[in-house]
Amino acid sequence: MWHRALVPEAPANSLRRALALLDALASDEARAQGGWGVNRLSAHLGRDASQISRTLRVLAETGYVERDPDSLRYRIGWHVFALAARAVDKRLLDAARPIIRRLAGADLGERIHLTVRSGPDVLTILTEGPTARSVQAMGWVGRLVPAWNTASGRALVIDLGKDELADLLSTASFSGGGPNAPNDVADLHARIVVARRIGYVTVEDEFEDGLSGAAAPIRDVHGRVVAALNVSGPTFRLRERLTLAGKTVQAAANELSAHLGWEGQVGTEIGPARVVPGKLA
Amino acid sequence: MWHRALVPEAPANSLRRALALLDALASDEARAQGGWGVNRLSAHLGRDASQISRTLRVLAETGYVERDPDSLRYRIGWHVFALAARAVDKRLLDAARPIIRRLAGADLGERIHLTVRSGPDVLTILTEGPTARSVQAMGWVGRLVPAWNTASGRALVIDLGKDELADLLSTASFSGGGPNAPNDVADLHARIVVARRIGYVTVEDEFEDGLSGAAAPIRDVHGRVVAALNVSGPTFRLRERLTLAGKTVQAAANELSAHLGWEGQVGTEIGPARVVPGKLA
DNA sequence: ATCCCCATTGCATGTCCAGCAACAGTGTGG
DNA sequence: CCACACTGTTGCTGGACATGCAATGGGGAT
Repeated sequence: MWHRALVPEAPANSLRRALALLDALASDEARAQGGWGVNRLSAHLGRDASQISRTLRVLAETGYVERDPDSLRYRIGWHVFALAARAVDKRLLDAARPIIRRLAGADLGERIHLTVRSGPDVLTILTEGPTARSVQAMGWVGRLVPAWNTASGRALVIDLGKDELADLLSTASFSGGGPNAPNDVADLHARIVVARRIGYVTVEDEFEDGLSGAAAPIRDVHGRVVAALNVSGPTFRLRERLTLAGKTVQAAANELSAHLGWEGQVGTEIGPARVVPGKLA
Repeated sequence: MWHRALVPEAPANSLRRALALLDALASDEARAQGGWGVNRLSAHLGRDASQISRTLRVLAETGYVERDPDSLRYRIGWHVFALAARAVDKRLLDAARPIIRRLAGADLGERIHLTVRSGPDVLTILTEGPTARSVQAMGWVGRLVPAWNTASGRALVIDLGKDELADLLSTASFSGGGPNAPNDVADLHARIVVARRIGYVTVEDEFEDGLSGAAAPIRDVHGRVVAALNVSGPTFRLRERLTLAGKTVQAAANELSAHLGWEGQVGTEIGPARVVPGKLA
């Protein structure tokens, strides 16, 4: 009947405490100090050091944390990274499907694509139209289009500098697009700079005359662009609401980025507070 | 006094089981099936479904897993991604990216990996191929390969003595590699001694027949090996220039080590190196 | 309608987790 | 040199909580 000097708290749960340990190690403060030792953690979490020590041993054995043999401090282990990295592609598809469906349906009523970059080309990996339910066998998936004259492509290279762009598109010819297509790398880069500032891309008659679209980048934990969300349709139907379309796909893309752990401009803390996956941020 | 129908097993530990749950959800099989349900997991882990259900509830509340409301299946959650982002050393990653790109392109023209060690396994955290295909990269990052029959692995354990090696690989079976793979710890250690002398590792047909590679260790301020730089490609294309490849990755790895503050010399024993005033950025 | 498989919950049982105290190292200052 | 203030680990005991079984409630099939 020892004094419950430390958090009398509600029906706790040992698992929850162990997970809190991981969070503590992931905090900016802990990382800045090269990890935390047992006592520091025990103070932070308000529990006895003995149990922290024992719990950490298990976490270390399983690779969830690692220990610096000299300082005896613990850090988040690479095992966690491996877990996340292997799940990222599958996860993106799972999370994207309902969102794409929603956009293609009520929100925008135009065809929505999820794309990734393959060198200088854009590869569509998931698509949904307003009418065709779950019929994705329209030849859209797997289709390659150029990056330099499409909204998706521009979103996928939105972080690249002029030199990187030139390098990437060295084999591409700036010809064959629609009337508004960029003429060269400098032109393309100028448009990218604009897109970067507003956070999404809009194109009008660039890929093909009469075809317009908007796109926004999806980022992974490191902030790297791994995919893009894109709406595409005839100019006459889309022109008036191209800005709205851009903002809509941007919101959805941000939602997907959050699913991949990107914390972007949102708070840097990792806490239990979730980053609104529900409605547009 | 119920029948222990399910594994009477040794003194288990609820935390260990919960972590095993996460690992199971990250498995290729589980991911391919869009996550696993309670019963599937219970069968896989050999425990009662009730406890799986309860544990998953906690994991779901904390965001470590999340659930598809339709299929009721679980998959890795956003929280893991957030943790993973904080497990990586951003300094190393940022410094490595351009160097890896350079090596993969003009310098060597083969795929380059940045790897770290996670227990007896090697984890790829960054990769770049001669043709920039971000889709392919997704399959490499997060991948685990054994340390004992790969160039990266050998570079990552290059400082370990025979005893430490034996300890580390106690659970590994020296089988299943290519024709040139080491037969036992003594064999492996002998090869490591050679690599330590020349400062880099080369392997030919060890991990897989027809696959060769070279690797070199990256060290932090304290001289500890924290990562490895690795080039990998088909033996027929790499064999003739394996030494060149080794020296190339070694130079790049040393460059990265310098970024991390290492001032030592390959081969020289410990000793407080003089403080260098100018630090290259 | 019945059957089967799924996930969840109530409950009795005892495992094993919690906190305290003692112990073992290591670095610091007297 | 010892005392001291730190680290992190281990022995011990009581009881919180994880465990396995059985029962309940849903969905789909047939």
